[in-house]
Amino acid sequence: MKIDPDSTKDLSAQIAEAIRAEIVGGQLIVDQRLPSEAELADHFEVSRPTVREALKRLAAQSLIRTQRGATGGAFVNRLRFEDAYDQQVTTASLLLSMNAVSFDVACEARYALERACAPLSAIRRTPDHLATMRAEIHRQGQPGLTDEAFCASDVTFHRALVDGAGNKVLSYQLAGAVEAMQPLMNMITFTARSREAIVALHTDIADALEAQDAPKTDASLTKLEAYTRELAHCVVTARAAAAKAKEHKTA
Amino acid sequence: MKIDPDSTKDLSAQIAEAIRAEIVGGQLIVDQRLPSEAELADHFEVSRPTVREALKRLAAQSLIRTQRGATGGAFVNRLRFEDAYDQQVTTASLLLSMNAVSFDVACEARYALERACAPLSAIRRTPDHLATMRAEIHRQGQPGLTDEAFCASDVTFHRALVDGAGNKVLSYQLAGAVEAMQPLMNMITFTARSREAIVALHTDIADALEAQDAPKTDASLTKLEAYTRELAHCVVTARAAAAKAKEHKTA
DNA sequence: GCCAGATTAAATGTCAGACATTAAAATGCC
DNA sequence: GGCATTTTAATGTCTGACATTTAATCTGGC
Repeated sequence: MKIDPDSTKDLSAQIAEAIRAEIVGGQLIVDQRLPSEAELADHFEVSRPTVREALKRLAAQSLIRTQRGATGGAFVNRLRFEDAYDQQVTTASLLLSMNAVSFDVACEARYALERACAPLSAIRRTPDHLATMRAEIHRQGQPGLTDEAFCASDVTFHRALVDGAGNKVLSYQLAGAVEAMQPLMNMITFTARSREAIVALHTDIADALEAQDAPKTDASLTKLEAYTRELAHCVVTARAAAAKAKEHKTA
Repeated sequence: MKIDPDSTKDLSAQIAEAIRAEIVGGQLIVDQRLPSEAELADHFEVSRPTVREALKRLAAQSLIRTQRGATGGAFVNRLRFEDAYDQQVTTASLLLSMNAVSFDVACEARYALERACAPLSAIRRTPDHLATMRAEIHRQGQPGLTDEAFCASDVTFHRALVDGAGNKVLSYQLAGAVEAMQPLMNMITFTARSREAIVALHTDIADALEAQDAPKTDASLTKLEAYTRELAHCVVTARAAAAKAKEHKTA
């Protein structure tokens, strides 16, 4: 393991980077035990708290896990799909909320990605996936449903579509698109949307998947995208009109 | 900010989680300053090293940044696309290398996602994107090119295609697919591939994009995917045959 | 000889206090 | 008023200690 020159960065950041490189580069393999904190401190010629800060950085990225006790220590962690999935969702949510991404850009990306899954899902979707979609469509038609519950159901529906493609890598990649962008869209459009219209569009999608009809699935998704964008457009113009009216009133 | 009961987890992990929730939930907004380490230690009733470990966890996820000096401290960080992009690439690389993902699954996901960008790229690609692609194709035809350089050029070519869609969210989402999976594929197929064949396929793609012909772009990408999978299949069967021959020899 | 319980050892988790370093703000001089 | 100096408040780092957890080892009794 390399040492660290007198750089401008924190020692703990440099140490974390050095160990990270070893893991990514394959010198440290899954489940391998790292040297103890004391040994690392000795090796890098820093104190134990500094080493600990470095290890916590790696732990925050799920690169290592720690175990207490006599045979304990820090071990290289096998990055699981679920962990990566959660990270993706958080990262995507923050990216959208912090970077003033326009609705159209997010919407376009989200549906482009989902349409990429559709042909595969049309071939491989299992009865389980179809059942999930039908159940969520039914739930979305219930009158007493809160907006939060409707949004959650929406996410579950689209996840079933994506998972129907039967490709774990694709499901992981779509995590951000579905679970971060869908709520964002619901938040913007929920005042204007018609639940009946969405249920009808969802039914079209489920029907097309059940019939294993890839072009029809694609077309239905395109319709849903168009409806979503139309809603957003309505909301934006309505807000602009309200702002103008208010301005006129005060003047 | 909530306190932490006597849970099984580290105090630093609990504190990091509490602060993270505040950031994700919007109680702490971008560029807002967190309380000083001493104040946080006081608030959570822990020592300063423990607070620091929590802050380093957040820093590792690019959620905060720290500044030294009199008016320094920890600030909520605006998550930039580039930071998220890099995280994605690392995460995707580790996922693939640690989870025994089959070549076909990775390849299918990668091309499904890239084909999702193709129609948009056919419409919006700029002369810059086309020039980048042509330059990389030319480079790929040079005889003295190392395998690493060929792979890097391949990545640049596909990135230009993706960026041609003119959608930052899409470019971010494709980061893992292009920059993590492409090298993986090159590593597997480089013994069997014909650079001339790949250059020809790349030229088809660039031609289709230049002509703004979305269906032809899609078809060209499909051909490239088919060629890639054929190569992988050849490599696998060749390896199996070699293993069998060796087994026969020793027996 | 073997098993249960007690002991030990090695590791991480946590704490307290100190000093070093940095960078902005306050101060003082001209 | 402008520039150099001092102050100050924060993070960065170190030392050393104690607490806690866990597995391995030792010990005593049957």
